This record gives sequence, C-alpha cells and structure tokens, in this order.
Amino acid sequence: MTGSADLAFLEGPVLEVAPRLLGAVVRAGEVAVRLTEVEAYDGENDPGSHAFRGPTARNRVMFGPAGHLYVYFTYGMHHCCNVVCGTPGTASAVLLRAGEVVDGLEIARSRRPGVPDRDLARGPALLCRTLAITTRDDGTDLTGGHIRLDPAPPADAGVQIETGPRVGLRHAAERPWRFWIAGDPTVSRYRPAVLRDRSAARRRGTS
DNA sequence: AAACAGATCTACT
DNA sequence: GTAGATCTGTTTT
Repeated sequence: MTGSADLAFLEGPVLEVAPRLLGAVVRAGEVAVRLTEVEAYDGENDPGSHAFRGPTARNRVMFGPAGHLYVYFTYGMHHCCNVVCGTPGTASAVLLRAGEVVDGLEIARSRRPGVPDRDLARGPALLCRTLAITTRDDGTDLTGGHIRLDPAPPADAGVQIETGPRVGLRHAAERPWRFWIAGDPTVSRYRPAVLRDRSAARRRGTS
C-alpha cells in the first residue's frame, strides 16, 4: 500500500490499458474507489477526444507521460477525470466513469448526503465529487502523491468484462470503447449516446 | 471581448 | 423514460 505503484502498464495502447484499469483503486486522501467502469479515448485519432484537434491549454496534460491525471470541467458544474496513458506525444487517456467506494466511506457519504452507498461514485462527475477531485488536481502524478492509483489486484485479473458504446458523445459515439465489470451494481446506467442534433438531420432531409 | 460547447445529472411524468 | 437546467472554462475573433 505504501511506496510507489507500478504504473508501467499505462504506457500501452489505450484499448489495452482501459480494461486493465477495471479493479484498480484510486485513492484521494482518505477516500478510495475501486474502478468498475471506464472509457477509452484515443487522442488525435479519436473524434470523441478533447485532444482530437491537437494540444491546447486545457488538454496539454494528455500529451504528457502516462500515469498523470487529466481533469476537466464541464456543464458549468461537473468535474471528470482521466488517467493519461500511452507514450508522451500521444494523447490517449481513460475516463474514470464509475466505481465502488472501498475506503473512507464516512467521508464519502458526508460529501453526498442521503445517497445510497452504491451511487456514491456512479457516474464520472459523481466519482470526482466523492473523491473531491477538481481541476486543481489536473496533471497530478498518480504514482504516490495525495492522489494515487494502484493496479487491480490479481483477484480481479479474471473478472468478466463487458464493452459497449461510450456515453454522451457527439462524435464517434459508435466506437465500443466503454468497459465495465459485468453485473457490478455501481456501473452507471445512463442512456447510450443519442443523436441530439435534430436540426442538422432535418436540414439534410429536405434535399 | 464575445461566443461557444459540453466524455452530466437530477427531476419530473 | 425523457426533457431540460446549468454556467464555467475554453477557444476564437
């Protein structure tokens, strides 16, 4: 539990890294979450990635080395966090979508009063809220600081994994790059990505 | 300086 | 099951 975690596996291709993060534990201070649901984002090759159009002030962390945290803010009120993977220069990352609180339960509950335990980190913004992760933590090294990541224990190596489309994307929504632990109750159950842009479809339809 | 876009969540029927 | 609130940070001019 002490010392630095071995995060070398994060340097691989994002589609291999993402499923291996299931069962891994993210610890932020007193609260720890075991990951049950993640999504892969393949940087400049992926229209769904924030890095698709190249480096900017916001996404620069993703272009750096693996094992750091990329945190972004969206919808005016939500934080979401990713684990950067791949080699420097590539901008692949894995969105942490959901997990199970495995330590610091009292503190986690106090951050989300009245919520059932299984829902404490059920969804990417909720996971960040339960771990108190904000854009202040953007770029954090995960090998052993105030926020750290520990690989899935051997017991999780054989868990059954399911895949499906990523949630909520406008582009590349069809890629089945969402991974979750089969049957786990903490996996978010939001609707799959849907087409929102009816006006564009209508414009095209009147040809 | 201004416009845009959003990898969500909650509430409501 | 679905509609809509929400409003900041980022990007572009």
